[in-house]
Amino acid sequence: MIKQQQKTASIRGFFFLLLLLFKSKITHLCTGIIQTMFNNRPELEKDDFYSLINTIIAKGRDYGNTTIGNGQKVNIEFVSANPTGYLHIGHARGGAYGDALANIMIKSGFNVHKEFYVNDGGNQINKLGKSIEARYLELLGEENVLPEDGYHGKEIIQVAQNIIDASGDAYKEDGFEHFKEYGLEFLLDRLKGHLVEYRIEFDEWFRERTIYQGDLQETVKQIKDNGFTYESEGATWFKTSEFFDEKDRVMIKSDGGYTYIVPDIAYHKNKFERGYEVLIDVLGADHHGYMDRLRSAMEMIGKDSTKLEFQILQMVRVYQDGKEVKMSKRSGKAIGLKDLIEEVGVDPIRYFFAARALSSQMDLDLDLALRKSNENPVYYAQYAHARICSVLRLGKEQGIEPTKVEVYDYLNEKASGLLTLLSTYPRVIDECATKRIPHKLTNFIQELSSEFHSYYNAEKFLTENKTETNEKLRLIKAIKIVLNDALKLIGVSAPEKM
RNA sequence: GCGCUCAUAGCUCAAUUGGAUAGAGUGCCUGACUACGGAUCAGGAGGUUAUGGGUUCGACUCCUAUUGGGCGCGCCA
Repeated sequence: MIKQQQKTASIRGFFFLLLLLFKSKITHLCTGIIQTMFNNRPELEKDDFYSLINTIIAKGRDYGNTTIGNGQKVNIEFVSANPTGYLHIGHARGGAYGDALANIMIKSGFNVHKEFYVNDGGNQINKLGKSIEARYLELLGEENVLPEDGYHGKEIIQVAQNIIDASGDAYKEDGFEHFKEYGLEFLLDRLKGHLVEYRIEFDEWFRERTIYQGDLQETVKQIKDNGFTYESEGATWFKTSEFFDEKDRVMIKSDGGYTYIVPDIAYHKNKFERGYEVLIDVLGADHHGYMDRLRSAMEMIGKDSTKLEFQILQMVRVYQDGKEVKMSKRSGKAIGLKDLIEEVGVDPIRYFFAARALSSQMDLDLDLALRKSNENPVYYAQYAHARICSVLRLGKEQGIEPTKVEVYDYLNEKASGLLTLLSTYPRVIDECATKRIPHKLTNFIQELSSEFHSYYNAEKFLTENKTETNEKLRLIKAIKIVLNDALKLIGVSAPEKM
């Protein structure tokens, strides 16, 4: 059956290659042939898949590791939420993407550094201080109004309460600096904690403030010295339109302060100077206008802007009770990552976001997500893993420990389908890494789980025939290894029991 | 108004340099061995890929116009 399909397929493939030939695209011919072959997942030679099982079991989680990244130094910056409130669902998406991508790229041989940029220097920290101050005075019974552009989240009230618990009304008169610093550190600490719970750990928390010692002035000087600035309307502008931008931007405001982009330029300059060959920024769609500016600025300071890569994530729209829930931190109505984890669990959330291309705009019905969380395909994959564990466990109880085999006699067509799928794993990993599309891996997970479940239902594993049992257990052990690895890469657990 | 971006089965989404009959899940319908875990399996129905043109041997994919969402648009970050 499989062979039959392949045969007709390759005949069609042949015609289409002939057509290419007529167009004299000889170069494409070879890749065409190769692609056609790979895409069809040709049956492995018997000898190959015997050794594949043994290879996978011998290598364990190292199976699928490749060297395509060639040790290239990559910096992935993601989440980078302002420490002015807790993380919301949009950060959950960026986080799931960035972390999965990083893990996959590491597996493909890239030298990856995961970084979180902490905006602790800008005006929003002042707003944070003011917001805390307002809540603080409010809690002390003073007449006070929270600024309209302040942060309205519940967590701000908690920060204020903490300060009162610790030192009463000691900061009633002059507490702004304390509110700022305490709030920043408190929120940052919580934010780290929530991310750890979400199974994301960064290699570096880069503080914006460290830029202020040197890099910032140097960046400004460099742009000026290179002749990319001019004065107008009392402000200093820089000529981003000479590169990729549609118009020039203000660099130094008429009040003498830098605009928000200046520290960012300095930060990226810093990243370049730390020797990264690829800089990946995972940004929300609301920052897409940013790319051209930043790339232009990189050119002005002599950096290769093509090394700066942006992955833009489309917004997640959240609906609850049939109404859209806005995710602004200012409004304080955001659906918190923390709440989401508590209600739904980390696995479904990580899988859900990892499974979707970054470019897809998605509507998330929260009621549905909470109520019907069992519909998440993550359970399907986890169940496959748990089932394998269960069979292996039962086998062990019966004293059966799979041992290495050179020649397999009891593996049928379904088994060979599974093995060909397993053999594609390294290529899937490479594709995910080089195209920055971790969601491709969830497709693989789904396919592997599906083929396993089908095989499971059709076969008996613990049989009277010891040789047969042994071979089948070897096979599912190999599946387990790959399934486990793939799930771990996207931050999802692979439970032994469910 | 200008720019960017998105639109695929009832719903949520795949199809990633333009390639084979557009695939999964969910929902709906019909079935499955007392089952090594039924959170599973086997099968069925469900599509003018938003719409109209164009390029190509070939278009979900590229170009163009239109419609409808989202986001952004010089001294906020």
